[in-house]
Amino acid sequence: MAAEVAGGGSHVTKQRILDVAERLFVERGFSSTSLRMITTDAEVNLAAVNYHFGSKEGMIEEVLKRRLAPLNRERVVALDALEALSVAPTVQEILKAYISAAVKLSRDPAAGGFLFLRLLGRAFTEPNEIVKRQMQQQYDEVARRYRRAFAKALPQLPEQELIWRMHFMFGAIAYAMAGSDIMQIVASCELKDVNDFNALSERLVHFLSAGLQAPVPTV
Amino acid sequence: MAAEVAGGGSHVTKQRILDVAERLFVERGFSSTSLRMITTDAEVNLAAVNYHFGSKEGMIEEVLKRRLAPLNRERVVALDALEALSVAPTVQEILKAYISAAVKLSRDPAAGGFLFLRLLGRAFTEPNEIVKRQMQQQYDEVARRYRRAFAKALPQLPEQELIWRMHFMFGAIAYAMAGSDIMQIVASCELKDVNDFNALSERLVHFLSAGLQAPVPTV
DNA sequence: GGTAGCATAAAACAAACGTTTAAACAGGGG
DNA sequence: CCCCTGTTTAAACGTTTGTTTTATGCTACC
Repeated sequence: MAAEVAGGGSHVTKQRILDVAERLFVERGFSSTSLRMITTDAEVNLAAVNYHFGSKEGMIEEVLKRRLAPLNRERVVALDALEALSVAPTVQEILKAYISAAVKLSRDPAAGGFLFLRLLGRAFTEPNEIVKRQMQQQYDEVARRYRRAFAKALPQLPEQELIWRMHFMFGAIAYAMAGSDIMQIVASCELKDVNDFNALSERLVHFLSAGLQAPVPTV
Repeated sequence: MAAEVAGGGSHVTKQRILDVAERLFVERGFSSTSLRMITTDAEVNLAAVNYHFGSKEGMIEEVLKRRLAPLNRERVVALDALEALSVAPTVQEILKAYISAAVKLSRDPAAGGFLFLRLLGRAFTEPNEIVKRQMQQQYDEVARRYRRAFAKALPQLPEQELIWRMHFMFGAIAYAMAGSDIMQIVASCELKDVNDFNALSERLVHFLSAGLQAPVPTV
């Protein structure tokens, strides 16, 4: 074993790679970021990535998993707590549980958390197979649990309609979190509080709970 | 001049490149799609891209512009027509004008239109500078016009709140259009009518008009 | 104190990348 | 007819890509 305690394997090198990769992925995207950019910036050897993660894709997987696993675990826990508190949580309460987990991550002292939310928005629309698989895997339980909760809170809503609305919800959240660069698309709109995730989460909850509770269309 | 009529420049080669590039960009993303993949698939020479578009980025620009310019022109025209019809269009009417332009594109006989909507969802979160600039440029007028229209239809909504809600709206629409692959993230949810953009647009209008008209949060 | 075993280091690998070159080809007007 | 212009072709350009290899350093254990 090296500098660390046995069994751990929490090498500085590994973490430095993940930190730098996360940041560069946000700025430049997955496939446009080369291993040489990452390793140079992280001041580690080029071969370190393949040594520690097997391949570039293995590292991408780890970058996503590192933040996404705790985030979605937190979301499930928050829903657990909510359902333990009341038998029939409202749409607004469920939404708040889902979103506030992300807000908590954005204040993570490890600091990468805030950046990661921006990466997450992009990961939702990534064509890369590794990314898609990781997203499906990490969102599987969360999606199932929240779907059941929303279904109970919105009993009059047809199943297919709920699924669609949840997709709209995921889209709005991912896009909102993805953040500041894209925001400027609505040009000439100077947007305040771009990085105030608390205010953002408030606005999102209001917007989305109204959308989810919209009257059932008569089709 | 070659096979075509003079002055036109509507070369088969150019169009074949754009068609294939559009499809491959949807499947694999911008930077993961090489010129060799495109030119091989389009059965044209490798150098044709640099000859006709100057560079790969020049071609990307053209791929976006070709569909986005007519789409957003249509959106502005639809809003013009709406405002000519009534002095105070409702939120729902404005939304319908914006979205139905995309639905119309999805039925374009040139057939690429439907694919392009999926590409569009990704383009909103692309870090590539050329893509970002092109999106800003193409959305500039549309965003300004619709912002003014929504502001008139929602006079009680603070300016900043409206801008945020429009961002949520853009996100939900882009994400919804981006489509089927990502849809499967909410696993174990077999989703019907994935490519029925008419039904999708109906659902989107209901969801978003409720969100946009949500009660103003007391902050 | 030597010997495992993990981690780092520098160098090389073949393959793929976007781009450029220079030659061949096509058709229309002088 | 030949030249001119716009297009296509094949080949090569120099970089950069992810990955592998080989050698070295370091720590813990017997």
